Amino acid sequence: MTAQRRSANRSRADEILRRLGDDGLRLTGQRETVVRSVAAKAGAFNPEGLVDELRPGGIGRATVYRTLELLEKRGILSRIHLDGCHGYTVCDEGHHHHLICRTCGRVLPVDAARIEEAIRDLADALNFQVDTHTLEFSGQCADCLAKAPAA
Amino acid sequence: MTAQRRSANRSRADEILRRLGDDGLRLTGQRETVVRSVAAKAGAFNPEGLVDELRPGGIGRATVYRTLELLEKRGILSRIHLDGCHGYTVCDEGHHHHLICRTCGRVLPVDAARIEEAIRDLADALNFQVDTHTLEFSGQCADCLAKAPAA
DNA sequence: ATTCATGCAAAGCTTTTGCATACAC
DNA sequence: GTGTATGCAAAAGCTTTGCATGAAT
Repeated sequence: MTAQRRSANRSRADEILRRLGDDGLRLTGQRETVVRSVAAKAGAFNPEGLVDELRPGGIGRATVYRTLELLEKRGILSRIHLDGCHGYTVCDEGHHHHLICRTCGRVLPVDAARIEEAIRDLADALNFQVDTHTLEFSGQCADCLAKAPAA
Repeated sequence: MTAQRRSANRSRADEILRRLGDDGLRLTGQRETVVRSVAAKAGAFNPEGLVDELRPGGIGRATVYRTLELLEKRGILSRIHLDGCHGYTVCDEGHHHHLICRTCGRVLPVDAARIEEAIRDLADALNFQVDTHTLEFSGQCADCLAKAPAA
C-alpha cells in the first residue's frame, strides 16, 4: 500500500468516527479499532475473518458484529454476496457498484453513471418507485486473468 | 402468469430434468418437484423458503439443499445476495433482473437490454471478465404506491 | 440386485441476543 | 452518576453431513 493510500484510509476512518460521534454514539476504543481495520481494507471481507483478526486485541465477537451493523445502517458499509458466504465492503464517496474478483477477492468500485441513468428510465417507464438497487459483478480481474489464463 | 409464460416454465423444467438425466442422475419424484418449483419462480428465492414450500409435499430439508447444490454446480441456478440472506435465482437464456416491491413482495421481471449493454462496455473498459452479475431493485410498485401514497 | 437418493436427526457454522460488568460521557 | 457499550456464553438460524431406509435403474 502506498503512503498516499494509507493516509487516505486514515482520514476515511477519522471521518467515519466523526460521523458516529455526531450521531451521539460513544467513541470507544473498540469502535475505533474496528473502524480503522475496516477502513484499511482494500476489498471485501467477511465478519468472521474480522473477528479472528481482532480477537487478539481483546475485541469480542458481538462487538464486531454490532459495529458492522452500525456501519451498514449508516451506509458506510455494504453487505455483499461473497463466494457462498456473506461479506462487507466499504462504500464511500458516493454510490457505486462492485466488481468482485472470485479469485483474489479484490473489489473494484465502478462508477456506473450510464447504468444509473438506464435504471431511472426503466423505473419511470414501469411506474415503480425504486428506493434502492444493488448491482454486483462477479468474475475475474485483469491480474488474475493474466496469472491463470487457463482457469 | 400468462399461459405462454407457464408453458415456458414447463419446458424449462423439462430441459433441466433432461440435462440431469444426461449427467447420469436419477430422475426421482423429489428432484422433479424441486426443479419444477424452481423453474416456475419469477424471481429470487431463498432455500429455507423452498424447504417450507415443499415440506407439505414430504420433501426433506436435506433433499432441497442437495438439489439446489446440484443445480448450482451445473450453472442452472446462481447463488445471490438477497436482503441479508442467501438466495438463488434461475440463470437461463432469458436473463433478466427484478424489481422487488417491499410492500406486497411482488417481483416484477425486467428486461434490461440497455443495462446489459452498459455492463458489457464497462467490463471491457476495465479489462474485467464478468462471469455473472446481479441487479436488484427494491421499492414500491404502482399498486402499492396508489394504496399508500403517504408511505 | 446394485447403487444412488432420501429423510431424519445431529453436527457445524454464522449471526444474534440476554445479562452482568465496565467505560464514556 | 447515568446510561451506553462490551464480553461472555447461550440461543437462534441456516447449511451440511452420517447413516439407515427406500427407490430408480
